[in-house]
Amino acid sequence: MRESGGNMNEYKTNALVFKAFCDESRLRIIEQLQHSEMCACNLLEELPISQSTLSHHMKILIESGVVESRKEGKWVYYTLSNDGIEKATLLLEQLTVLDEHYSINCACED
Amino acid sequence: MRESGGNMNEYKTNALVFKAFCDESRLRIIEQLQHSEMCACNLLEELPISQSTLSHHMKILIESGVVESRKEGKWVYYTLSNDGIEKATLLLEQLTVLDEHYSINCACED
DNA sequence: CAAACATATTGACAATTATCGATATATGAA
DNA sequence: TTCATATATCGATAATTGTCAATATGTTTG
Repeated sequence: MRESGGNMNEYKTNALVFKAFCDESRLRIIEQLQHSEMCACNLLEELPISQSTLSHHMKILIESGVVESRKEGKWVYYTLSNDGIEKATLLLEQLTVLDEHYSINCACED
Repeated sequence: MRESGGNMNEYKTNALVFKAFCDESRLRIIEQLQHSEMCACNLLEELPISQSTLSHHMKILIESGVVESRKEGKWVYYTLSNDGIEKATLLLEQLTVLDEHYSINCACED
């Protein structure tokens, strides 16, 4: 146990969002969720990974905010999160838009 | 040496794009490049990492397409790539938009 | 050419992550 | 309550990744 989530700067927090998209298995999962809400057991049928591995990836996807879950009886249903996706999209824009007002030797006063 | 780049499916290729954004150091680098084009040595001054580590990250950023480089004499200058950013943005949308036409038991003919 | 500098590559190691099988927890059904 | 099913967690291990120091490569300058 290093530090449990305590030392999270903004860069690390932002990186977590994109963790959702930087792994092959998770992209496969996301693709399935584009079709429809799915429970873990149905996702499992579509993917070449074990149940525990799927569970692991779902945790990361939930942490990223890109996926939401709801429990119904025995099942946990997963969907793409409109909110999370919007946040990811805005973040990507924010991270890549050029900073027009920045100047290296910004002594500009007048 | 496993397989050198040979077995790259679409999921892995797409994942590479978002590798750019899923690491703290790379987000710091990207932030610097939002301000302006920078050479490696200037980036190095702004970041708490070694020269070889920076070089490693720049390689990943180039591979993702999000960053471009140009060589000028001794220096290599890096910039955010408009093209790469646009592709990443479109890819993110493509990966997260819901598939309206999909139906689980799609026997729909008429 | 030699020296100085900028960047890339190599080799080693540590940290993180992906993966699995086994087990635990929770729910619903018999 | 016992059984079957769905999901999560644990513990171990393999694979990948991040990191650095050392070294190599390439460029400019003296």
